Amino acid sequence: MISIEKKIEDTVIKGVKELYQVEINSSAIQLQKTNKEFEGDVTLVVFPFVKFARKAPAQTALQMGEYLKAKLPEITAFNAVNGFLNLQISSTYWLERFNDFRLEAQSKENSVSSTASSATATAATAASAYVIEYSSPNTNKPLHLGHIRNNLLGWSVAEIWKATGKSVKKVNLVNDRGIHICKSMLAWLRYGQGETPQCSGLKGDHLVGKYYVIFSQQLAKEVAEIMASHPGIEKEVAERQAPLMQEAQQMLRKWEDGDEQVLELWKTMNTWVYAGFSETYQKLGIDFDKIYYESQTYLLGKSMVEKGLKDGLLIKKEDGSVWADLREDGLDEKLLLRKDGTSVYMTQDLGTAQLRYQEFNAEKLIYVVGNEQNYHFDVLKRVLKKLGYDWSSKIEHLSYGMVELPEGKMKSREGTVVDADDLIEKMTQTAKETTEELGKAPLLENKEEANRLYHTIAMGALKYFILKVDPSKNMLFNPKESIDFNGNTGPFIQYTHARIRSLLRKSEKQPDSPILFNIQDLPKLSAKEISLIQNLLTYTSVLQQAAKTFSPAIIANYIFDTAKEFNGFYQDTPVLKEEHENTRLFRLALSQFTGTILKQGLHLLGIEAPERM
RNA sequence: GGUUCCGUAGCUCAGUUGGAUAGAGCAACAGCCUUCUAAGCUGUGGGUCGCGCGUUCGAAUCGCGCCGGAAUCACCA
Repeated sequence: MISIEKKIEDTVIKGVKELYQVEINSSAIQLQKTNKEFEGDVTLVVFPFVKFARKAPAQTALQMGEYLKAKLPEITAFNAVNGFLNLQISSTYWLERFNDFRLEAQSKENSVSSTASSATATAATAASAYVIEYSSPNTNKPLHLGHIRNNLLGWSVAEIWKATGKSVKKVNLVNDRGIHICKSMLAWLRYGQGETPQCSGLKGDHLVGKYYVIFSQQLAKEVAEIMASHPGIEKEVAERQAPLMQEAQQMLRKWEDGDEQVLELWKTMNTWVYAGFSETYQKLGIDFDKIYYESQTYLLGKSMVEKGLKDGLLIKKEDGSVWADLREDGLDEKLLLRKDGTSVYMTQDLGTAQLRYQEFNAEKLIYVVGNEQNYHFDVLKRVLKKLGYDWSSKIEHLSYGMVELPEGKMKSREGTVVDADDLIEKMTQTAKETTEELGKAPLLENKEEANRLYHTIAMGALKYFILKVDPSKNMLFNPKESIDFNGNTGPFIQYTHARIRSLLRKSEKQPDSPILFNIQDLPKLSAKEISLIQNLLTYTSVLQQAAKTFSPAIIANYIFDTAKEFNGFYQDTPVLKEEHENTRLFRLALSQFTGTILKQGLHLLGIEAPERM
């Protein structure tokens, strides 16, 4: 079915040619939803035609209105306010369009779920994929609020691309090597007395994080002593001299030399951490198609750099260090290999990018990394380009802002970091209390089911709270206020969905099989109904826009609008008690499809849509 | 200092390729539960869209210049 917007567009082009003898293209045509204060459904902005119409805006609008009404039977009436031509579209049109759209969407959804297993099989051999990296944790500390924003964004963007039909690979790059994990290992050897997750009951990542903190505390003591006995010494020098730090450095060298004892401990502690991480990922509903470990990839970039050096694309300085000269691009020089020949962060990223590009024949390489690394990714792309890899343009940095607290930034030193597990726990507890306060507990006699619902609601609140904000902006997280389930929140949308499902249950309709009604027998639609239909019809374009701009926030705001619109409709429109069966069916269909859209939108944000709450 | 990002109601945030009187939620106040779920709905109050100039029929949106904030500019990752 050709949309009315498209028809109007084509007709306006013809009309302008006929009336004013001017050729225009479709970009000159601006159509928008008519504002509430005015009569009409769709508005054409005629200002662009005023020049060659040689008439006042309002007259131009009227003339165009006459023309459109004569050509298009869907247009039942029109009025002009200044340069705005408000067009009324027939109820029949909206109903037909709504029917087409929802039936198509429904059949697509059914076919997707039935072929889901075979789809993944073909995706594995698919020609090219969008590879999206997110999470990228260090193994010395548990996940915190910043990681949560990262994880949610990455997972959601991956799902949004999938929904547009792309093959997507979700990958994680774990930074499992380096001085930081050695610090935890050393502190554990010294002060741990054999403590394990099993015997202490501590989550593995928290246990390792605990020893990282102990290391820092002990180091601070040593540094203080050195500074007291050597007045005037700089703090950095003192740190380097501290025995504990020297020992950690030595451990790192042993690790790189493959010392068995060190490797054994390293493996053990990392295993603890991974167990902890996967528990947190699971609670968040986050998953990956592939996990990379830096310990396995950190040498890859070197060969690329050495080849670049041989080809004369890079420069070697007197001390033996290797650099990329980016001054032509307005940037500085960038170190790629230290004078001792070891690789740096950038070198590793060159390697992992190459690896990933080949492994998945990537169409896009997307990195979900905080905006403090904007410069890094700018340089990464330029260095790759300089080295002659034309796929460098496939790299996209999904840069997001920091999560700040009312007291300011999170600082691990000041203990203001919001731990991911604690936060999830606290929100689940609040969901439980709120549910009980509202007297909804009787809905769920089954305790296990109730706990699952509390978790679903808590995650809905957390995920929506974070994803509704434009990724590029810094955001404020107020722990007290964020655990709110009223208003523009995830639970509000979940609740609206649950009510719709309840409505369908009570009407004894199958929630997923399309409800049919007879368009001819329906009276004129109310303004609320048209508005809701129009809103639902924008779903596809919202999805495209969200994918293109890497912004789940667009989806979040859209489903909130939809839920709110539905509530307005639902409040004073009888659905179950309507006397005319056909009208009842239509309203049920409208409710049902609203529910479907809400569910899909929630899914794209990683939020479950409960059947009842 | 260079580069990048941000600045919209008391607070948290929307605002589509430039369109009509800039919108939600929270907080405040006033109503609505014998009705399909009140985690809801309706209403009231609240704005120099950081400031100025420019482009345009029209600017929160585009350009330039200021002001304020953040990040970054490592032989850390």
